[in-house]
Amino acid sequence: MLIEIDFRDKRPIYEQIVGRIENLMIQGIIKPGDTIPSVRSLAMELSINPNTIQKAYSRLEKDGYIYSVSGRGSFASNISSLLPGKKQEVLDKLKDIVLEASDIGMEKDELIKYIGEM
Amino acid sequence: MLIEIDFRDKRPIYEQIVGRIENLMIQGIIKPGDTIPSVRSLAMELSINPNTIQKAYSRLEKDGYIYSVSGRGSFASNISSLLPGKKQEVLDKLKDIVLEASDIGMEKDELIKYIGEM
Amino acid sequence: MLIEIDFRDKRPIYEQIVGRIENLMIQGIIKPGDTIPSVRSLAMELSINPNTIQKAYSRLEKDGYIYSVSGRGSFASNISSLLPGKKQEVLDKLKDIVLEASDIGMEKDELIKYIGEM
Amino acid sequence: MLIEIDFRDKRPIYEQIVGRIENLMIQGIIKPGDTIPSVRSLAMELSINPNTIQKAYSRLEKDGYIYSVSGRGSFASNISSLLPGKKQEVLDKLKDIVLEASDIGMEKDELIKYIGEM
DNA sequence: GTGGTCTAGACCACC
DNA sequence: GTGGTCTAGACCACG
Repeated sequence: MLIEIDFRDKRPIYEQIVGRIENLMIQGIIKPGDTIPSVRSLAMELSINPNTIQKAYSRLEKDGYIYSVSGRGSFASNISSLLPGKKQEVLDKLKDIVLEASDIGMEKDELIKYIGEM
Repeated sequence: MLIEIDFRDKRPIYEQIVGRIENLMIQGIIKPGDTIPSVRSLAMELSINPNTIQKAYSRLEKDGYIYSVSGRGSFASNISSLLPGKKQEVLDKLKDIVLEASDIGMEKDELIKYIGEM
Repeated sequence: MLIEIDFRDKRPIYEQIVGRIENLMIQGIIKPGDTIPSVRSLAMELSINPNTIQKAYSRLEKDGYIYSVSGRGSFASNISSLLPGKKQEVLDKLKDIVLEASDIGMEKDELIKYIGEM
Repeated sequence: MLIEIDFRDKRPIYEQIVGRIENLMIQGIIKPGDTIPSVRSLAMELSINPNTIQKAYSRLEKDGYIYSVSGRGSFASNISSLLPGKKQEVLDKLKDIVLEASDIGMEKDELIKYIGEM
């Protein structure tokens, strides 16, 4: 099972699915053109209401990760053009962390050292 | 106004207040022993339901940031003992970011460089 | 009633609502900061299921037209930054029309004349 | 391949085929009297359900673009009488665009200039 | 079979 | 009261 739900996770189910599929695509496990599980089949597999899957897929389509064709299924898009935006998002989050660290008296060096040792 | 609410922020209001007061204490703007605004006065000032302020204060008290003396008000605790935990929290978040960055093909070096140039 | 549904319209209801509110904001009838009708009240007014309204609002929020705050309501955002994108969309559609016209032997001049006489 | 299907296109497949054949006829690539590929052969060529092709051809026949002779196949009609209607359709769409542009503050001049520079 | 829309009804956290 | 999520069940067009 490539996609799993963690019911203890505070994030809504549909968001977990969105994140999981985004990750699978970013990591190249799902490749452009690959078919994504059908709404109903994934709903069955995860024991979840089809509407919830539909919501996730709808979000993924709007964000450009997949494209859905009525009567045929859902397919992975080429996401190479989305990566720069993703990178910027990560850098923005990193910036927030550094500022937060600074508030509690942690120097940049300490953070850099921590990253280096991971 | 030391404390402000951003209604666009997706975090609940009480959580924004908790975070803001924690920050003010961490930065030393509010010092141990200082009085914290009363529930009612802060509620008035921010045009917010007193229940919301009460919820924030309860959380702050539970987490050890403030202590309340019934009939007297709320006061800032000495938070020096809480800092190590905070530091660990920040490092954990940092770890998440690094992993997320790795997923989209960003190397540690790129992140370290970004921090250094901030 | 600023918002109305045309059940003969082929577009789904939620899309009609999205388009209508976008228009009201673009025309300045709804101004930045204005409150948008609550999900439930609009659902009642239009005799439509709240989920459908929710879907419309969710789309509007994702597109940057409104922001919603749980427990408070939905509010109009400042959309000035969205207009350039909208303009480009219109020009793209216009381009398609011109090409289509060209296919059936209509010259640009004919189209320009038509616009001028509107 | 004169006829191709874009599965990313939100229009149903049969509608894409209708549009494509109409275009080929309007552009004179398919001339009055020319034979149209048989339902089965086109279905094979496009790897598509014959029912879908049949639906497209029915539509084309209804609209007067082609005529079918049972046992012989389908043939292109003379469409000169359909062109005025097509022109009006294009003008109607153009009108919609101009109105939409007006909503977001674009003047006719801007549109006319854009067309002129295409 | 597929995706997409809609309804009805429920529950939650927040205010 | 508010927005947000989820379920259950239905209907539709398309293939």
